[in-house]
Amino acid sequence: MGTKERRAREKEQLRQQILVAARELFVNEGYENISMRKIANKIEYSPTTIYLYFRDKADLLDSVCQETLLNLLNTLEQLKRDESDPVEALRKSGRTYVEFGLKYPQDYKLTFVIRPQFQKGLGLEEGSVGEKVFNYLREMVSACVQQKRFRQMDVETTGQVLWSAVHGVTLLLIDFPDFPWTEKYELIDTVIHTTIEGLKA
Amino acid sequence: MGTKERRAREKEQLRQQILVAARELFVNEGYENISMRKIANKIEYSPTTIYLYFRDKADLLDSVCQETLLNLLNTLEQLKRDESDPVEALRKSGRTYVEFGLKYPQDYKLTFVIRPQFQKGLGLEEGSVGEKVFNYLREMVSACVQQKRFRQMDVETTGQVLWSAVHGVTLLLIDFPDFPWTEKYELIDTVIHTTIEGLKA
DNA sequence: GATATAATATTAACACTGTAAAGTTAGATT
DNA sequence: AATCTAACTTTACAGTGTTAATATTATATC
Repeated sequence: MGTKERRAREKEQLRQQILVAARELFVNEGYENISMRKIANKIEYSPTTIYLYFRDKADLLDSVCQETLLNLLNTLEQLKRDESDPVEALRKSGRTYVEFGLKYPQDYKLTFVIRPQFQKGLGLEEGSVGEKVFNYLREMVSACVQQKRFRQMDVETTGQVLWSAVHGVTLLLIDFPDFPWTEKYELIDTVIHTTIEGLKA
Repeated sequence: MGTKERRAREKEQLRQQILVAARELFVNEGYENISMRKIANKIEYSPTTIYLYFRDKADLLDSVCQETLLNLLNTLEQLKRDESDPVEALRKSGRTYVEFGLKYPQDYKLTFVIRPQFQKGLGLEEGSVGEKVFNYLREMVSACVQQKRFRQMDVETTGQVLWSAVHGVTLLLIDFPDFPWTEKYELIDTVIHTTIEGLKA
């Protein structure tokens, strides 16, 4: 009697379909330029069907961003074991973080700048994917501090400083693509390098 | 024959009135939640009158952001002469920058994150206020490099690294107010201090 | 002072938005 | 076969940015 299961599966499939369509549209044309009707058209359902799967447009955005965070987490965790030197591992993580942001610039902005405007609950609460991403950073930093590779400082603060740096450079590169930046990857590496040196000093 | 001048003055006054109303509404309720009609209501004119003064809603946002940049520039330039030590001056500028962002969080976001989404021309082109703000940063950095207080590095890149750091911490503090940050001003100072130390190293 | 002219503001309208409520349909359960 | 239920659609509403046409006002000219 697997009909119930099949139904559940189908339901989940449509949910995914909506998410895929929404992400693609949001990313390519911007959250504010996409209407529920456009999403509905793309999946060939009526607009209101979406509301059976998502509370409202902000909730849909929320779900898209959750996926993005999961994506980011997976990308980061693939690095984990590769490196024995914790400082080098941290450097690589930082670079991967920024590269992720530049590879999916609109997803990154959606998640880290647009979403907070709509969804007040920061998405970093306990058990959330967002928290896991930050935990990853904590771990990386912690290893450096434990091995006394960094000047003695609160692990939390250290992590936050690093996050500020990579977040900042990512957003600047995304938002002002025409600014006469230093060569992109040189800048990214310099930002990370400078911050890490500053943490050692 | 001052009637022409008076007319021009009146016109400019209404323009200002619109700008003031728009800023207040954008800042308090978010750009996307404010309609032209709401702005019109506030100034007690019909909605379409606004279009006699601004091309469209994005242009209005643009003008609001120009003002914000001017504001930021003035705030920064007030510091200029106070300090003889260039590194200390840079530190203070950085702190002032972030404080400005936190004092007017929505204006900051409007200018540095929302606006780029609508207005493709980054607002940092030659002669613009945005460029002047960056020039201010350039000067500060340049003084440090000239006095050999920083490790030998391109002035441009150095400035961009600093901007990344302060931009990053500003936005994180704005967008995730509920995150368990290290005490706000301690974090800001640590970010700036770490970056500057990194630039010395 | 009456009239033409230019500047400024408004009204009406269009196509589109997010979303609530009610209506429809198809498949599962009895 | 009748009923129930989940999935989906239709309809509707109040609000959106913006344009074109119109109206109103203030100035300049006669």
